[in-house]
Amino acid sequence: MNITALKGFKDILPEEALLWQRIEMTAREVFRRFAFKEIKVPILEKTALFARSIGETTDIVEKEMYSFVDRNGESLTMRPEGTASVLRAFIEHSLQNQQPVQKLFTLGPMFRHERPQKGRLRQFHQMSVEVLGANQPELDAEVMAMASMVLTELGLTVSLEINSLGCPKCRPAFNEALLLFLDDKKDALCEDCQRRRLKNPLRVLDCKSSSCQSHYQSAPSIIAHLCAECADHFRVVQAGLTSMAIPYTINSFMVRGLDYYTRTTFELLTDSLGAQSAVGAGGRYDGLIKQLGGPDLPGIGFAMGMERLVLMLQQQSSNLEPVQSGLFVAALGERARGIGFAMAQALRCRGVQVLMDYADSSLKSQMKQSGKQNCRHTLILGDEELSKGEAILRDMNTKGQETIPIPLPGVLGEWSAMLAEKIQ
RNA sequence: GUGAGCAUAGCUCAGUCGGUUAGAGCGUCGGAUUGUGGUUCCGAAGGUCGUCGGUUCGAUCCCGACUGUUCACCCCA
Repeated sequence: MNITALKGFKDILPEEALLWQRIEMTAREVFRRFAFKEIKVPILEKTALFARSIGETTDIVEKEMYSFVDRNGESLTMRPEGTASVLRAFIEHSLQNQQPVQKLFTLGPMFRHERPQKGRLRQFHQMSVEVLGANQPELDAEVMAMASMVLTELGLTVSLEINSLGCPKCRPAFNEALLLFLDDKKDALCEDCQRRRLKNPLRVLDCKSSSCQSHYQSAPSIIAHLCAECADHFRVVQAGLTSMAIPYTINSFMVRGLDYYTRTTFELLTDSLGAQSAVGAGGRYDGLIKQLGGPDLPGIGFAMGMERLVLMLQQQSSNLEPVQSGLFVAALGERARGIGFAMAQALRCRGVQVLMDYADSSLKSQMKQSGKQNCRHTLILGDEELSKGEAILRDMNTKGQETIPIPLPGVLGEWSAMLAEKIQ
C-alpha cells in the first residue's frame, strides 16, 4: 500500500464515528434549546478573508494555512477556522436585516499545517458558534453556559476560565504598561518570551516556563486596566455566570491566538488531553464584522474541537453497550433467498433494519452473523419452511422461536406491516 | 520549524546475547454427525520483521540514511 492518507489527516472508522454522532446530536440538541440555527459555509475561501480576520502576524496566517493559487490565478485557502467564513456570509447576505441578532452554529473540518500530536491534526473538526449583532454581557454568559451544557450532557467535566482583553480604548494603555514591565525584565525571560515580547506582548503571559511565570506574578493585570465600560461588562458577565451557577475562574493571563478578540474571552479546559488542554474556547470580537467590510456590529462566539471531545469520551470507558435491533433473514438455498430478498425489501420500507447473507452460507454461519451483528431477531427460511409455508422467527435474546406464515407476493405489504409491528 | 521515542500478522504486543520453517492473545474463516448464534474445544488462513544501504560466512536483531508514526516544544480547538 503506497498511497496512504496525508500526514495529519485521519480516517474516522465506524466505531469511532458512533462517538462523533453522539457528540453532534448532543450539541445540536443543546444549540436548539438556545435557539441557534445552523449555517453551512464553504471550506474554501479567498485567502484575504483569513489574513484580514485572524491577523496577518498570527502563526495561523503566517505559516499554517493551506493556501494555493487556483486556475484563475487567485489565492485561495482551506479554512483554518470557522468564524471568518460565517461572518463573511453574514455580511454578504446582510443577515442583520432579516433579524437584528443572529445566533448561528456550523460544524465541519478545518485545516492547519501544523506538526500533528495528541489532539492536534492538520484536518480537524470544530463546532463553531456565533452570536452576531448584540453586545449585552448576558449573552457572553449565555454562550458560555451553552458551551458548558454541551460538555455536561456528554458527561464530560471541564473547567471554565475567563478573562477580559478590554477594547481599543483601554488595551493600548495596558499594552504600554506591559511593554514597560517586560522591558525591565527582558534579560530574565526565556527565548520564546523574548520573541513574543516584540511580536505579540500579550502572549508572554501565557508562557509555560515556570521561571517566566514567576516573573509575571508582578506583571500588570489587564483586568486592572479595563476602562469603565469594559469593567462593567466583565462584571455583568461574571454575575450572569454566577446566577446560572456555572463555576469559573478568572485567568488574567489567558490570551487568545487570534487577533480579533475583544473584551470577554474564555476557555474550557481539561487536564486529560496531554498538552492540549483546551477543548473549547472563544470570546467577543466586537470590531471584526466592521473590519471585514460589514456593518459596525458586535459579535461573540466559540469553537469546540471535535477530536478532543472524542478523545475525552474514549477515555471515559463508560461507552454504551451496543443495542440489539433489527432482523437477520437467514435464507437457505436460491429459492428461499429470492423470497427472503423480497421480504427484506418490504420490511425495510416499514423501517426495519434487515440484514441478509447472499453467499449461500450454512445456517450456522448465518446464525453467527446474526449474533455478531446484534440482530434482535433471525428469520429462518429453508426448504422445510418453504414446503410448510411457514418461516421460523427466532428471538436472539430470549432464544424463543415461533412460526410465521410465508406471504404470497400479493400480500407482502400487509405481512411486512404486521411483522414490523411485532419485532420493533 | 525544533527535539525525543517507536516501526514484527487486520489489532495489541512478545522474541531472536546475529544462526536452518518468526510467536501469543484478540479478530477473521472453518470444524466438533444432516439446518440454530454468543461460552468451550480443535483447526486454518494471514508477516518480503517500514524502505534502502553498510558491517558480517550469515541481519528482523548491530550501524547509517530515508520514510512513516507517536509524544513534547512552538502554536492552538
